[in-house]
Amino acid sequence: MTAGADDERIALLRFVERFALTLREAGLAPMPARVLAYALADDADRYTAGDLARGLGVSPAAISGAVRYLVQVGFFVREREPGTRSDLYVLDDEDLWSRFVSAEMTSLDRFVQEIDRGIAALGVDRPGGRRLAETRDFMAFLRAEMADVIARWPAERNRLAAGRTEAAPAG
Amino acid sequence: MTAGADDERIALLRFVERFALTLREAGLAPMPARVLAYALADDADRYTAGDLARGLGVSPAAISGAVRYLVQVGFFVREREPGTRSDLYVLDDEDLWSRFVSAEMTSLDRFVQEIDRGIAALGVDRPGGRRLAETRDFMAFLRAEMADVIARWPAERNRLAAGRTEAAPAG
DNA sequence: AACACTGTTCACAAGTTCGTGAAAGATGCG
DNA sequence: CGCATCTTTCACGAACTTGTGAACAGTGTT
Repeated sequence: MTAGADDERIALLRFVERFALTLREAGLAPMPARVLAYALADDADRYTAGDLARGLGVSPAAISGAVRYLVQVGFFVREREPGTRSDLYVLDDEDLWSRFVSAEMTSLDRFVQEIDRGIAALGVDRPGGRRLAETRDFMAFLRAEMADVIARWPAERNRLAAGRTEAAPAG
Repeated sequence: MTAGADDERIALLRFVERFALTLREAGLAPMPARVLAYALADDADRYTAGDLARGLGVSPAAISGAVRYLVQVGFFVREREPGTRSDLYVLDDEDLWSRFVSAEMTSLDRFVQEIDRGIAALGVDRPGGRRLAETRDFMAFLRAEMADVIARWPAERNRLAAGRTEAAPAG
């Protein structure tokens, strides 16, 4: 059965690479993307930096920067067991993906801000100015709507979970 | 007044660079970002490749790839005036930013798809599998909600426009 | 039919990003 | 107090990206 475990690890790493690619397209750097994908898909609920390095087969140095970023952005929470010399990284399960969208919202805020500056400098009473103003309005609209959507997620999540537990043991 | 026109051009290019930076953070490549920012902020409603090259002060070669990308993604529409030897690039004004979000939705679709593959390969009946399943659900939820949001934009846009024309001449 | 003008393709140089290995820095243990 | 273990920092090499200049191709004009 050792070969089976190896196969599973290979399958896991294959998925990690694929999913990391998707995360990169969404804006993450390569190594943070891999680490996040690995921490999501593997079964542990907390990882040391060494776990991640060995699990992914990359150098500890590469992990260091990646986890710093992931903690800063809010995907990971850093923990420390007393009498232990390594930090533990835990997926911030509850609102992991809400944070993901929150980052997008920050980006939208930046859009609005930059365009406002542009309009102030260039004037709104020209074709270009009107296009900028409309772009601004769209970004502001989108930002507000996204906030609503995020707020609705916990309820939807519970609804889905309820549906699953209902179907599985009863049906 | 020639100095004034120069100043305006400098201010415009300054804005273009700033805004392009924001667009790059949202995933666009540098040159497409500049071209899009320039086409939005300047006053013409259609541009030849030469216009864009001269306006931005970059080589025609750089424009070529940028407009091809922008047309492909749907930001620009290519037009041709009969008896003319250059294509005209027009901002696809109406649903310019809806397209922008549609691209995001495609990206979300890809998320769902990749995770489904992962779950199929790795199994859902483990901690990692459950995390993947929840991630999948969130992405699917977000995708559906985004579609709603886009659908609401035209109405909101009209509402905003009505508010403005009401306030300006009447008030 | 040759020309003038516009846009595209290609190879290259400059700059940037990425991950590694080696060295240094913490921190608990004997 | 020194050791062992784990992590972080740093400099480097490889790979990739970006924009340019030059040659090429297409198209209307003379």
